[in-house]
Amino acid sequence: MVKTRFAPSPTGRMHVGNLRTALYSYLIAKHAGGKFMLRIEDTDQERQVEGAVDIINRTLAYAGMEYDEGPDKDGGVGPYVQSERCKAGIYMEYAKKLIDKGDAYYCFCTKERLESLKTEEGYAVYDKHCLQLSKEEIEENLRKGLPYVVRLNVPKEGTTSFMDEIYGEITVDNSELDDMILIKSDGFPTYNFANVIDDHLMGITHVVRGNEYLSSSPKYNRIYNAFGWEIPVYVHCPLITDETHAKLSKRSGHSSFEDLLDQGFLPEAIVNYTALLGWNPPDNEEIMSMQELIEKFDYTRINKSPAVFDIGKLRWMNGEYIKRMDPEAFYEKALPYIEKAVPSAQCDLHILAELCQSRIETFEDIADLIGFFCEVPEYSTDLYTHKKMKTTPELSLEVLEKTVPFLETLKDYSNDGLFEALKAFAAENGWKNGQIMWPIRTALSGKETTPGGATQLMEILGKEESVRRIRAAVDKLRKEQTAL
RNA sequence: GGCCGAUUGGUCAAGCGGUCAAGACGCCGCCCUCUCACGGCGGAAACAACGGUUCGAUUCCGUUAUCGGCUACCA
Repeated sequence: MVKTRFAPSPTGRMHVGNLRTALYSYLIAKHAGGKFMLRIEDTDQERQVEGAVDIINRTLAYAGMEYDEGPDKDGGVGPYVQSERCKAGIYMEYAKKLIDKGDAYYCFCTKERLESLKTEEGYAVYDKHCLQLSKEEIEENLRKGLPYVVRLNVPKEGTTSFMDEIYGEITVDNSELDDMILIKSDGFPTYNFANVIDDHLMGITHVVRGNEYLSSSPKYNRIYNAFGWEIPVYVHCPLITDETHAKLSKRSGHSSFEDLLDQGFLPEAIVNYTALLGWNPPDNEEIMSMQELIEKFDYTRINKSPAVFDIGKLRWMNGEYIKRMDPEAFYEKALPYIEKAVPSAQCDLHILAELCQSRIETFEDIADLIGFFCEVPEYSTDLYTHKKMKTTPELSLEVLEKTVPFLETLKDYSNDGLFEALKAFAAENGWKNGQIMWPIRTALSGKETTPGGATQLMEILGKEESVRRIRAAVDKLRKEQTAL
């Protein structure tokens, strides 16, 4: 039975790199019909952030990754929070086993001594000083209550290898491996140690993590081997960077799941997009639901090279998800944005929603799209110039002046009715369609582009408001042209 | 500095010794059209460099370059 885990440190919002690691972990488990687990790695007491565990839970829930076991869902191998496991003495117990076997040892070295071991460049490999201590000396030190750490005893000779599913076999000289610390002087285990112990105790079969752990992985095998435990399958994921190829930072704004949500992205689109950062299915399909991702996900197809997080493509994908939404669902979701964009709109907001659905990429685009329904923005009369429509501010003024009375007497203000009427009116006066439609649309909106055409806008705005706006445009044009 | 890894268009990415080197985003053009958007069609755009191996290298092996990671009592 495949079992994976997501093991974040509760240090703040979850950026997309973490999200993707969680996702791949989840997909590997679900693809194989296995279990997905959440474990909180809070062994660094200083980096804790209040509420971070809630963020993790919320993010996983929104993203659609429900865990089978975790802090709120006991599966029999808990607790699932490392600080709690530490209090239960789990890590020390296993550290002692290693000490008894000679694979680990107490180290009482002071910070100062460690410091003195460093080269000019600041690099150091521990010199195994405390390995020489006799049993009596150790007992004595412990009795005196001297602070200590527990270190892994790595031989100086030979090599250590490990196998990663993505990167292949990686071998390192043991001389490169430091005697890493297993238990810190505050009694907490290091990430390295707690991770191995817990993954084993909790029955994790596939270890999925970021590739920043790649070069420290050989050390892990030494721990597994010392215990005689079966080594899990390793799946290291490539890095995700920002557009400057720098590591995604928590501050860059667009990088955390919740920031993205705030910016009007749909969770499904975010998940879909991040899945594609470092992996793609053989059928070349890009839009995939969680269910499809589960079916298609094959971790052997994960890429080795780092990927740039392209917000532009995410926007496109979000637009695709929006277009595919059920109109009523879209309306519900868009309503708050629409109300904010046009607080005093008299028309049916369903119509505005309909206008938006095929034209936005994120919900934040709504404001800019339909804001003019509330009030015509300041605009330059240059907008009345359009080469293809064969119109100019001068002609527009003439057309609009003549059209106002016609519009005032017109009864039928439906889109179709208006279109037919205006078309006929234009023909009567020897104008092309564009020469009447373009000025009207501009007068109505003050914008170069609008959702919907001139007559559709009039239908929505209604007779009174439409005429009022066109009159205002006539005044504006007249004023400017007489000033010249 | 040492060690480990990565390197196909601007970006994501297929490819796994023989291809005119897929596809997607973005960009440009055309069509549709009362402006956009949607939709349709088309275009520009890439194998980091140099050496090998081979009848033949984007693909295999070296070297260099660039980028990244580790080298913490952080994860």
